[in-house]
Amino acid sequence: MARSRISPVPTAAAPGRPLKRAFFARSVHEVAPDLIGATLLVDGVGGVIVEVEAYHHTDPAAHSFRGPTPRNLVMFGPPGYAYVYRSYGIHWCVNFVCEKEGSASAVLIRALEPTHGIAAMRHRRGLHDERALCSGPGKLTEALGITHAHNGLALDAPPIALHAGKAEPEIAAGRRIGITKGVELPWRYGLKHSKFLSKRF
DNA sequence: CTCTTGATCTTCT
DNA sequence: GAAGATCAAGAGC
Repeated sequence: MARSRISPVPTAAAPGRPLKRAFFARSVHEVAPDLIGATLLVDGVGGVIVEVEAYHHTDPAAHSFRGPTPRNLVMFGPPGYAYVYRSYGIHWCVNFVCEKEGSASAVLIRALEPTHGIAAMRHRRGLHDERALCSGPGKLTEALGITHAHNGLALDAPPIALHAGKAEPEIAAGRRIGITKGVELPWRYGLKHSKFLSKRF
């Protein structure tokens, strides 16, 4: 009942090959767009990644810009791990660490198209509308049950599962959202016509 | 549709 | 003390 119209072409393809940790051992600016269309599951609940942002320690908007702190320590470690931080004292946000140890680069996961465990996500979010379940970095962590307990976990081992998308998605790029430094850098990537973005491109 | 505000953790000044 | 990689609810147009 939430949606009166549904696209005749489902964007949620069946999960492909598992992404190994080596997938993340390259430039964050290559990994970020390549993650669009991949499926992220936590304990079997999740969906297709439709929006991300890239951050690097040379970028004034990045948490790692001013060096390591207790919060951002995972960003300075090896690639292929989850960096989870508290946002505005209320929400959790999840990143995938990239490149190499010490490079302190990561991809912020900003939105998913829900495909697995939608009933569980609706319960956790207290919402019915699928479009609102995972359309923001704080929303999707609540829907998937991601908290500080997931900080530092490997991305290729339970409870986390990542699978490549099937086809080449149509990628859009633009300015990142909610930052005040490095605003001109076009390091937000998304599935161009998805209805599950935090904001349209 | 846009704009404003409160919630309240981590880091920085 | 202030700002921040956010969200939801309420007021106003």
